Amino acid sequence: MSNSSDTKAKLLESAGPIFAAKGYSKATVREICDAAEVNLAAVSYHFGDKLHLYIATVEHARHWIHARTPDRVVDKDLPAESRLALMIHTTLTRFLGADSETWHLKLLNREILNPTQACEKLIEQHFGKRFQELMDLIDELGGPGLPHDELERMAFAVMAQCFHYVIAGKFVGLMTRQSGTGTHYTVEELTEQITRFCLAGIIHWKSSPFPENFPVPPKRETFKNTVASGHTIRLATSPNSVSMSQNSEQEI
Amino acid sequence: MSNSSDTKAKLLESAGPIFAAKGYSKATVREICDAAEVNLAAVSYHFGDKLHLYIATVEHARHWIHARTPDRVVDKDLPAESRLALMIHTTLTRFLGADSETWHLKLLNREILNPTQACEKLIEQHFGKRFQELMDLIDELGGPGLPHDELERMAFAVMAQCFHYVIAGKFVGLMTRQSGTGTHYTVEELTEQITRFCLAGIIHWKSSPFPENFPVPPKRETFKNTVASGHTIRLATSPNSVSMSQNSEQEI
DNA sequence: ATTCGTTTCATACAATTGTTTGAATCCCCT
DNA sequence: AGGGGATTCAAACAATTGTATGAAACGAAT
Repeated sequence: MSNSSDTKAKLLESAGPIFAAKGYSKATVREICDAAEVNLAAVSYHFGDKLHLYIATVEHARHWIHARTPDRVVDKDLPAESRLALMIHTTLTRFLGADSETWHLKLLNREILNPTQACEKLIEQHFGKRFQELMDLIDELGGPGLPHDELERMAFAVMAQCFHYVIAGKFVGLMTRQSGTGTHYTVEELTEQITRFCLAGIIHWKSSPFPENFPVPPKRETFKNTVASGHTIRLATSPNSVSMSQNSEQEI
Repeated sequence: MSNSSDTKAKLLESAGPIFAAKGYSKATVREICDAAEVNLAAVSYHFGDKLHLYIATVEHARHWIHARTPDRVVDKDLPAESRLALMIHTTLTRFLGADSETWHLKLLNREILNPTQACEKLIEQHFGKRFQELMDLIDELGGPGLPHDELERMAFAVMAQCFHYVIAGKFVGLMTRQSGTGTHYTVEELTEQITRFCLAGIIHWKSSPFPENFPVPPKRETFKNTVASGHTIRLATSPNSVSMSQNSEQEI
């Protein structure tokens, strides 16, 4: 039993970067075992099968990140503008900074784009709390008395801009290739850009009118089967659990 | 030769939804040929191999979308605010509306998240043009005389908010599950929200200051190997072509 | 030292997948 | 009608992958 947890740990450490780099499907048990320098059958023996090795790896990454970047306590005496900037900077740093090159963050990014059971725990334990802080901050800046749904969508507006460069990073790179502005996308420049843009948006939100004479485009034939008040987009696939079934639409 | 283009078309039509639903790797030529009711060898015969069938399928989807939703000519007499609203509404409709359920759009979404050679053509022929229109509009609203890089990043701010609900849709769904605000994410509500938020951000951009006393977080140990002026994020993996090599980090 | 449960190992198995092959079939042209 | 290139077909091949198997090695307790 002395060596048992050793190979288990070696497997977790070796599986992490491979899963992060190639995703679940394209990562093979053989290369993981080769990297860990353990026998092929070790996965079956210690984790049952490949899937449970993956779940254990995500859990392992989550623990690493939480231990490494503990939730920063923002000074309540700072002006709200600075606290927003700090929050944006922290998020950008986490997802685009040097740590983003570690497999732990890459695995997390994968989970955000393509959530599995592990992501639900992540939201409960981390994202949910920070999202609430962000909403409180927006209410303080642009409120008071903003409706909950407007608050929520404004919080997503902030997050969207931060995540965009992570999620669609390759696309952004292709778009800016010929304009030669690629060097303007540092964490610092993006922090300033997003902070100023969002501050203006939040502070002047109440006085920002929706254009009156907005010309609604003609509804096309495919729209006849939408809900009367508009087409409600489907956000989550499953009510209480994003399964990892084999007929999932996404890569897993 | 009469039936040749027939099976070719059947293959393209059948490969589309399968590639869109499962991605390149998890789609098998067998199920594509079964769906198309053609022989297994037809892929090799007509397209060479699976990869070139995929590329042809993406091209096919692009043509379908272009034919179906031609670039709307925005009335130059409309106020700029309305034109922005129109642009946002069009984008949201395309990506979240009823058409988003078609495999053509799903395949396009896949290409944005995970660009291949086909995506480069897409940018040259479509996205690049619309992005320039958006930048002109922002310059008209918030300018004149805004630097190119600020303009570009503001255009990404608009796009980021539109794409966010497509790209991280599952994540948004999980985040809003217990707050019960899921019904507030219709195309119309999002159009109004994003338009008002971005209008405020653009118009008040110049007068929106970056907080002076922004407390720079202490640099952690991993930061010692970053560039002096900050960590420039890597946006595109390859300088001139996002290859589909087997050691690509992403699914394909 | 022997024993016995635990762990590791080389190997094999079964299933899947992309691709190839060579014969059979179809269809146009003379 | 028939020759000949184009196309389709069933079958097989070769490679990969997740998992199972039974023997061997190990280690601690007796």
